[in-house]
Amino acid sequence: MSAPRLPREFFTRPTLEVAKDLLGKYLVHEEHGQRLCGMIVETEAYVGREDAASHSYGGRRTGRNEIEYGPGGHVYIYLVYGLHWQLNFVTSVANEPECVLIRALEPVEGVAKMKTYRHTDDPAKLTNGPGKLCQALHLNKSFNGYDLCDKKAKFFVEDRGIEVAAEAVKRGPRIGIDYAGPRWSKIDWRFWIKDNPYVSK
DNA sequence: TGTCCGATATCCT
DNA sequence: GGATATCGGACAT
Repeated sequence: MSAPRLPREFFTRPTLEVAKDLLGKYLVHEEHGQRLCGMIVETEAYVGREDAASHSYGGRRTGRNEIEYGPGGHVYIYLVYGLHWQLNFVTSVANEPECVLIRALEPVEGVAKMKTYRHTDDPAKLTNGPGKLCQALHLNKSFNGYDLCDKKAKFFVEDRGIEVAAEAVKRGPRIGIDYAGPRWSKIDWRFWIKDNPYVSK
């Protein structure tokens, strides 16, 4: 029943590789003994200093993004538009402030609970967006800085040995970052599983 | 202390 | 397809 958890070394690799390899892994939040779990089907890479769409562009370092400068395998979560949480995994190697945004999941365990958190019965709308999946797995600011690789972690990523075939991995431009200018809003740093119905639209 | 605005979701027409 | 909700971070004053 207990699949191996992703170790620190998984996260402390080049961010684009981590973003791609997270596809097909299982995100688990054990809450009061109940497992809320979904398979990762869509991610985006935010490559720190050089990336105008990143919070740490140009080495910007503030109270909010301080976590990005810490070790890999930790959670960076913050609020946008006053109401939506964005879940990221820090990949920082050698103090480079980089991370991967989790954009969509396929619900796997604890679906009934997710429905109550999301206030909907439609499984297709449960976790197909960055704000939605945080609401479904009951994630918020209290998880900022959380260590996914701690042995006792209640929130972590499982590897169930599923290999996503290379031809099933699609990539394209990231979403909602036109403000960063064409160079960064057009670069193909978003990854998703081809034809998966839970990828965001 | 004040102003500006966003790595979105939802409701409305 | 378009408007807008809603709030805290960032940065200027």
